[in-house]
Amino acid sequence: MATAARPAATDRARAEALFHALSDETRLAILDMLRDGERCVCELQDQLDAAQSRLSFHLRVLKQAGLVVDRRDGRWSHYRIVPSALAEVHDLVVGMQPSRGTLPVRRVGACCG
Amino acid sequence: MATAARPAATDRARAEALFHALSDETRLAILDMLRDGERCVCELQDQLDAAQSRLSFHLRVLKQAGLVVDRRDGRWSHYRIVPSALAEVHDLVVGMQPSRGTLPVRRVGACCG
DNA sequence: TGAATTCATCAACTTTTCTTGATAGTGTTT
DNA sequence: AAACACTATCAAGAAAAGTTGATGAATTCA
Repeated sequence: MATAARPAATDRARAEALFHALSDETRLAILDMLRDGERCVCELQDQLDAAQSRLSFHLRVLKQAGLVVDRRDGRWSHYRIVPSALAEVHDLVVGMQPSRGTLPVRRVGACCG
Repeated sequence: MATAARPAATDRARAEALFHALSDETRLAILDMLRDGERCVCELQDQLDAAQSRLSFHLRVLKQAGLVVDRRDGRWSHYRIVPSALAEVHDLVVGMQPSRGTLPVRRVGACCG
């Protein structure tokens, strides 16, 4: 079996965006709340004790990364997780593991030593 | 089967640190290079065309997150991936998926609507 | 219609992260 | 010992991200 392909530059940018969206306390807390179904912004606001514009900012980051989508219903916005985006992250991480059979320490013929 | 437990605050800080370490183009490129075994800094430097101190900075971020370890050999430092740290990220992502059986859209008795 | 509610967006500011160039430490070679 | 090679660290500046308070758009309700 061949070694997994190297990520293209565009994939890496995608990975960067996804990981960045996940690299914030507030956003992780939001995603955690969304785990058991969608929530409207006001609920998130109450439970996370976050200022409205701050929450809106973080929701936008998550949305732009594709990790959540919103649904407008009257004056409420409901956000929910996009499971396939998390699956994408999952696959990225799996693909980052050292190739099977790779020796941890240096092969011969290295640049140095 | 019970719903997965909520992440403790400390876990979330850990998640934040891991995701942050992964949220940078240069660091992703480094990890990619390390996929087939350890490399010394000079190799990374050549291949990534990055200034030495810049590389050192990013290696430190990765190291502090526990994603890589270094091994000093004479005047060379060799870095390699810590697979268990990636496994940790993997598990975090798995745990972020909506609970099985969760309806995507809002349950009754919500705050609004 | 007019007031109130929910939320997104904006500008100004603060904080964090990244980059760069310089310096210093450690080990090697002559 | 002196010169050199490899890398980490530091300080200063640049860039990016996050926070805050204000404003405005859309919707609902009286």
